[in-house]
Amino acid sequence: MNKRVFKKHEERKDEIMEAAKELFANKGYEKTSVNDVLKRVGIAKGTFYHYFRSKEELLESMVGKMTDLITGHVRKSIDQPGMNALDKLSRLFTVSGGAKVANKKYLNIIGKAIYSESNLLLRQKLVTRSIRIFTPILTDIIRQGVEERVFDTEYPEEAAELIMLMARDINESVAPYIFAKELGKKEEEIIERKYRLWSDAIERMIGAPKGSIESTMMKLWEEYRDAR
Amino acid sequence: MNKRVFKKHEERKDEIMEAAKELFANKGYEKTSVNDVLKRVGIAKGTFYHYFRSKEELLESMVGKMTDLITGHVRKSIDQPGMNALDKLSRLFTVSGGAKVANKKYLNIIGKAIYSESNLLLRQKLVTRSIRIFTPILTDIIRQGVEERVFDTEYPEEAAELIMLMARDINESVAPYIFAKELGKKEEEIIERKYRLWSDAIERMIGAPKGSIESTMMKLWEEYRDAR
DNA sequence: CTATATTGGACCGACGGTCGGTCTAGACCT
DNA sequence: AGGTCTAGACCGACCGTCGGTCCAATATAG
Repeated sequence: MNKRVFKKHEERKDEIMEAAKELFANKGYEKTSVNDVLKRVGIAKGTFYHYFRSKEELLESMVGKMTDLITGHVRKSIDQPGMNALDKLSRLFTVSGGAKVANKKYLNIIGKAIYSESNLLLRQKLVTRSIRIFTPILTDIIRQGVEERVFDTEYPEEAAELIMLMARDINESVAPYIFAKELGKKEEEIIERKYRLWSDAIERMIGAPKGSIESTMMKLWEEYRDAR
Repeated sequence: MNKRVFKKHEERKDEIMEAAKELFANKGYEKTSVNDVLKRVGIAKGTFYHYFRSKEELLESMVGKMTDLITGHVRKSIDQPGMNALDKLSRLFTVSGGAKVANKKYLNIIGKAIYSESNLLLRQKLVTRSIRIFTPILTDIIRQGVEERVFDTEYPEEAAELIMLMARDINESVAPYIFAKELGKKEEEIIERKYRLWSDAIERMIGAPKGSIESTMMKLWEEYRDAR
């Protein structure tokens, strides 16, 4: 039928993942069939299964690539000697949150996709992996903070895990309002109240100075709001 | 082929849901086919789709039934005039947690099922629904507590939501240890530390007296641990 | 030219769901 | 009481789609 087009291994693989990302974002993982992906890329079944053992492995690879990208940015911006714990914490939130804002045009699509009902698996894999990667980083930051006497907690490890889980919570809680069609004064107030309460809870949990986290979070939120 | 057996509408429907519950618990929702359910109940395809519009509607009904049961218990044990906010809060945790301990023999199966990878959808639907139901109840309790000057927060509504979400977190965080084959001293310590930190975080969030929630949680945990 | 990596698409069983039709309990007649 | 009628419980062949397998055909490297 069609002329065959040969590509280098990694190139093809990336091409498939890229196509899948867009399809998953638009239709959701479960509702996107392997055939949809084939059609989009312009390849046959055999080709797909030459690169991925299953549909789920494709998802896994995609998620891995996405999280690796974010992690890289975060690590780079934090691994600087002489940086204090509070700054690092601020950077952690800013960069991991900012990775979204970076490709702003995709944010809405991806956001809607991730927080839509039809993408449970994708969201779960993304979140689980992020938490697994970020928890040890956050643990180190908290430990450093305790040494610097700016944080005060007995269990940095557990606190870090709980904070990461709560980060997911606040995102999920705020997502419906952020991705709503209209973002009016009323919605903004709700969002701000939630961020404030959440920041406060975390400050208390690790014994951070009052307002230290809140100020970062509010700045991030305002930045995002104005970019809309 | 088979003799026809006639049943009353609700009876048959319950029968199907009961069979599905066990199958979902053992194999997971996605891996249980409609045909599996049919075989178990001893009915034909058409009969199933006479009662449920889809496989997912079956899941929805099941989840609805389960949550309604728990909600009933909670409501009954809390809706008593003259009960103070702290007692109500304690009851809320005890009863909603105790609903599991009640049918102890199912707990392990259901627990493993809910917290297994293969039951994302079931877990999500169960959790989402529980949160939606319990949040307003918890909001009222917090409001009452603020009036009684035993709690101190400006945003009872948001605090309630965050607490419910955090309840899910602590459950998920602790589940792998609780449902582990062996529950040694080391695991117990981890679990206790998590519960303690979590209780503490919530106490601080709603300005509850130190230790007020922790004591309830620890009692619940010990009760469960000894029942194993 | 040979060996290997890559590609194409026919093919498969299992899945969720549809459909036209059968059978019977119980309400309603006479 | 016995006869008739009908709502709705019940059946299973059938459908399109899915993820996944298989192997022949082809391009490229050496």
